[in-house]
Amino acid sequence: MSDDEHEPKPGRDRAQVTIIDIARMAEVSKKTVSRVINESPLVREETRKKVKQIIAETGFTPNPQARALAFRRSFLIGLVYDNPSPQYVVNIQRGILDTLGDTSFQLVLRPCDRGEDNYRERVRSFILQHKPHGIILTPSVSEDETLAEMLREEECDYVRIASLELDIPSRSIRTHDAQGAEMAAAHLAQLGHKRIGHIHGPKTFRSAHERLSGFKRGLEGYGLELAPELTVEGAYTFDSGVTSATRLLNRPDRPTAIFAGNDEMAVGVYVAARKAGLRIPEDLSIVGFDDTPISARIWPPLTTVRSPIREVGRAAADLLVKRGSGSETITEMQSFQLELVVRESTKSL
Amino acid sequence: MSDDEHEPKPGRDRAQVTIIDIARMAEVSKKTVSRVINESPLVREETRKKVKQIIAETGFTPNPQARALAFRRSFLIGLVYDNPSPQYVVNIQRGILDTLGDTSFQLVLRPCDRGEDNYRERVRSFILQHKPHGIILTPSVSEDETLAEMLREEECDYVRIASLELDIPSRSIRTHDAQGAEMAAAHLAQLGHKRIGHIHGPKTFRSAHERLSGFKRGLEGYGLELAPELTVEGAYTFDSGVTSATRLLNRPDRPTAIFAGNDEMAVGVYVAARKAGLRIPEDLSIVGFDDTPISARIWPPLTTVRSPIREVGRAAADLLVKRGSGSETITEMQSFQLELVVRESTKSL
DNA sequence: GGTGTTATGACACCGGTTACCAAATGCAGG
DNA sequence: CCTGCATTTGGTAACCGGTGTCATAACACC
Repeated sequence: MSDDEHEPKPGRDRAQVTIIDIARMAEVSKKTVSRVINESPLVREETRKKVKQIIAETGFTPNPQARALAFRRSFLIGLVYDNPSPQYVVNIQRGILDTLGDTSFQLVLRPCDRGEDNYRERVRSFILQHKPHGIILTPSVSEDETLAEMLREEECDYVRIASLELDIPSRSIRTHDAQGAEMAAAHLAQLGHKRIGHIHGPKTFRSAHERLSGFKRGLEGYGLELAPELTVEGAYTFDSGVTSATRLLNRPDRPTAIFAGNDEMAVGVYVAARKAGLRIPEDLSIVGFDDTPISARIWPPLTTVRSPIREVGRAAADLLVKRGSGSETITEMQSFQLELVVRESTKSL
Repeated sequence: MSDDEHEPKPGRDRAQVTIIDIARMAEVSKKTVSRVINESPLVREETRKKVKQIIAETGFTPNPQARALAFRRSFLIGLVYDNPSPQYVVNIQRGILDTLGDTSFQLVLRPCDRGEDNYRERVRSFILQHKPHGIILTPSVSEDETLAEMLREEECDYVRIASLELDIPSRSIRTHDAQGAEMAAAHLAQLGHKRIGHIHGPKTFRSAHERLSGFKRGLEGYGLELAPELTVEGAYTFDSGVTSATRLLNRPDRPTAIFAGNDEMAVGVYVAARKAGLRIPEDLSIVGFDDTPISARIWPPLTTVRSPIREVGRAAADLLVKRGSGSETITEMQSFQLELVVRESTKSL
């Protein structure tokens, strides 16, 4: 029988505190409370204080689902990525979460596969359904102009992380990969290396181009040039590193140093070198890119270019979260410098 | 002026297709459409078909925010973790995403720090605010009984991933860590090792206990015992692996083999061995745990115990998503066997 | 006291769901 | 064959917890 007279239900039924409760307690209308929550300037200072106090006392937090419905926009930040490196992924996530912290924004994961031809449609259906507050794109999806175009069409806010200028400053975070590669080149040149090999990433990654051209430029600064026959394409994977390095090391005029497009491939170079009976760094110097944890754990520790991935994630999330709070338009693109971490895998000739 | 006569607004304003549109097109009430969506049996077969067809034709998907509001439950699955290993984290995520796929559930990340004393409150405020469909707990947070108790109180569905039986079957996924460690022990014993060291994880991780006791049991099966002075505690980190191994290897009666509680520490053992001038595996055999990518990339490749982390993630998400769809209660706990991956870091004496 | 702001509130609405009720249908009994 | 009652089925209104629009009250200023 439901006409039981006991008011409190059997189970505890602690209903959520709503904006209406707050309104009643503060003796204002719910709309005014809503104004306070959304920091509308149209509230008298005195009223605002009273409402804020009640909110603090009750520990009230507005229901995100309800707000999402009314705003036609949720409090989710989507991370769209196709980067195969777990280390990169985890660091980007950490950075984003640093910024999101205890805001009411949540990070949701949207891995994707650029190979799949309907991958853009899946992103679209995500934003259509969930109306995220914004999405963060990492390389190489960030480099897909068609995707960016679609996001603009759907009026979905986004930030692209890339190694070159792709978009307007308020939608971009840039890492200076070319400059990092240049430092790697300088380092090897200074050590006296002349025959230097390079294993670059797949052409579908712009970072591969950036690193390649930066490296080339770096060598040229020392009067050296990158021999085409010592330049091979890898896939940013460990296996491709082994294969490509083996190819380079089997040449009669094998290089005395190899710059790999990322650490994953650099580690592959280690294995190839070992199989070829070469000592590192005595017989072969190796430089990687990314400074993933493995570079410090492997023997000998890998000289590599450090990319401040976590900071990049933080900055990207910041861009999305801060949107609109200040009306100042962002005119300068945020970009991050890279840094060469010299360890023990490189040695002078 | 808004009483402009042009119907279509300047900007494209493609309003979302709603349940009402579907109802109109199918010539039924919105309630009926809602029944179809939620698979209520109270709809005539003919009606259901008609509605389903219209839904398919229009590509309609119900608005998750609105449903969440009405259901008082969102379509988010929270992943609560404090595991420091990126590899573990990424693999669990992949597994969960495998299951979530194109359902309307989204994975949201909730890393936490058990050291922080209010970490439970942060989890609570997350579930209070976002009312997730369910949350997945990985070690070591999964082992926190107080946290589980809180989740039950808040009526938040959850699944705990752990290396032992902690909860009812429908809320648990188990990995047989002890059995994995036993295999590691058997492997070393069969190779003729007698003085064997063990670096276990921190006592706050139940997996550390499980692996330790499994390893002990394994040795006992071969008439060996784990010497207390060769058993040291690490922190599941690379650095702690180096330190602990150095301690073991500096002993006059140094072990001929070391079993590390995870790969991260095992890699630390490599470094300590190199610094002590020991060859692997000729002078020291090493076994790890987890089969993270580094184990195959390091030289010599690491013998380790493979934990099917991705599959575990899949199964955990499955448990949450399937909830209620079938009414069959789950009576048997899902558990995963581990497997020994023999590579080149172990050798007979 | 008239006028122009500024602060506040009433009410519809976002897109679904549940509670409840009415109509339609099916079947047994008179 | 009709009535009465239980069982399906579909419709309506209220609600979930916020926000937008617009009218109006309060207040400052001349």
